[in-house]
Amino acid sequence: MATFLLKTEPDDYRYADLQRDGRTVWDGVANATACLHMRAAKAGDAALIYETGGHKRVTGLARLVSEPYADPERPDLTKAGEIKFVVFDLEPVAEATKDGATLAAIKADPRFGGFELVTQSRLSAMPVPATLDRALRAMAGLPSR
DNA sequence: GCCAACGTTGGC
DNA sequence: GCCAACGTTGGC
Repeated sequence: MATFLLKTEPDDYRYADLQRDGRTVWDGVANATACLHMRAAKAGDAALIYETGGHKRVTGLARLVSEPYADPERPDLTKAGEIKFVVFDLEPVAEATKDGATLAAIKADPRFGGFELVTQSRLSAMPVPATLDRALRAMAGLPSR
């Protein structure tokens, strides 16, 4: 069971919106590397929701309730004929009970030195190694599973 | 295939 | 609001 970190702009869609909706299609990711990461996800995987802008922290935990699939709104193919834009469906699991998983705290913690959130600017979807997953959940006050 | 120009993201 | 970091586009 893998965990991914998904960025969202709070003006666009927040964890609170996911709680309100109960389920959503996680779309809008256009970056090739981010889409590649998303394609590696599987139904049942966990997703840490990270809000950019004025928040810059993990605000909640969600779960994939579908496999990745082609975005019906953007049925583009790559030159190799593969699906270019991938989406999946999410359901909320738990809201963060602590605001400790901030970007500042992540940057200050040497355990996250190689984490793509820090090393790869603008990447909006990335896998979270198990050790970092545990650390982030502890910092955000999220259930460990 | 190279690379300059341009657009976007997202922290500050 | 600024701009660094990056991806994409298009002329050649």
